[in-house]
Amino acid sequence: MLGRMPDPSPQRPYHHGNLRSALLDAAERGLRERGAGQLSLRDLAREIGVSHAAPRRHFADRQALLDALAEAGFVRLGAVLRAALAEGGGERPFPSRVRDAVVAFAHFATENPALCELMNSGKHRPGADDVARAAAAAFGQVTDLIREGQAHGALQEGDPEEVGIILYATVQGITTMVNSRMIDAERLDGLVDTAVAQFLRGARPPSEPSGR
Amino acid sequence: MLGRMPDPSPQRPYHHGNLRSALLDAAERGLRERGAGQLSLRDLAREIGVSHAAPRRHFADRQALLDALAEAGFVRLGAVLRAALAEGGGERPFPSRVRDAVVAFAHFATENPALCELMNSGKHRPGADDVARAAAAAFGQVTDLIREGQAHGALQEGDPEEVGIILYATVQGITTMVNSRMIDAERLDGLVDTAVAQFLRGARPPSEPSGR
DNA sequence: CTACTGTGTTTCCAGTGTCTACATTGACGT
DNA sequence: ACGTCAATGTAGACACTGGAAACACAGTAG
Repeated sequence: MLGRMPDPSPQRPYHHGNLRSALLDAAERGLRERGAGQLSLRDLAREIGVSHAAPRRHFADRQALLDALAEAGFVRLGAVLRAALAEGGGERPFPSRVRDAVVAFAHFATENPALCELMNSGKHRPGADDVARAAAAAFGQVTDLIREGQAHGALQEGDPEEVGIILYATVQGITTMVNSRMIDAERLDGLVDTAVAQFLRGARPPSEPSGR
Repeated sequence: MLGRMPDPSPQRPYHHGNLRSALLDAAERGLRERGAGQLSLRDLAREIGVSHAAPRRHFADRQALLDALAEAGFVRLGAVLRAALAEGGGERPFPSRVRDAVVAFAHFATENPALCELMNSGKHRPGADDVARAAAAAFGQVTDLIREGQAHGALQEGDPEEVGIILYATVQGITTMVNSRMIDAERLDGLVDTAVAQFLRGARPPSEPSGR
């Protein structure tokens, strides 16, 4: 039972080298495996093999760590959206592009429930503009998509940000309900499909010569 | 204002009488004022004037208390929706009824951010069917509304629960974004309006003689 | 060589959730 | 009237947490 010791070999350098990212990595794993509530700074320190006060040099606060996780989550979400939208070149029909982005978002959210809960949490610490910035960056993808749809005549005119918020919020809401087990996970794909369909029908220009 | 004291007179009966609801009340206040994270069983016990282990008789767990709060939240939400839908008799036009319900929901959510975060939290403790039941009851109001719309020909046919989920999720998502300060609170009403408008346009029967 | 700065360590403290043993009730059957 | 019993509240202990302060160890610039 000596395996718990803090690395009996004195080989470990006094300075870890990049504790900060090691902390973020470990925290992200712990977040996925046990949820944000069970995330303890001391646990992370133990797992990495540093003293319990070491993390404090990199995160002033437990909340600061959580905020950093949320920020990283938004960055990843932004990348996921970008990838989904880039795929297949820029020349797929608009509805397909919307669908791709939404499906990618929905899967990201249901595969990282605790992370999303963190991202949507109301209580980031006061000066957390990093989180806000990262969120805005990810969100910009949606706004751009809407703008594109409007430019191509696939959507009505209107504040593209407002329309984007509604689309984003719908997916966010559906995945939240799935993640909170309020609705069954198997319904996700069906729900997303009809949500996209309704969105497109509700947001397209009125009574164009409908035959297409 | 002598009610705040821990009752120095030894008159306080050994048994509080209804500690459980006193705890829920205090917890709800604390939730609103300081968020779920800062909610401590010992604090509540102190505030009420009982020993620190007393709450354990009524809530096995801290999480059990939080679950009970979430459950109560869903009950209140259900009442809010019911009231919004009952108002003005059953004979207002369908779009107005939808709008009323949605606005009521949105306001409830933005006025009780911490509560809603709890309600949408993924991690209720394993055997928390009470929460699920309360949520289903509140949610039933929405499903009923959709069903009504379909019966009156104001909405397409289709699984009313699925359509209801989408509507509910949209509002839930918007308010979450407002509560997390991702978007400004002032945009709420505008967003809700266009969300409802888009929902109705996207979900109504196709190409009825449109002139109305 | 020295001072300084960035990181990690140790030691301490208050506070928390949870557990266990015990005390105080009121209700109920006899 | 009385003993029993379940419900409820109390007291104390434990392990753990986040946070603060003082200190130790390097690399680096002067």
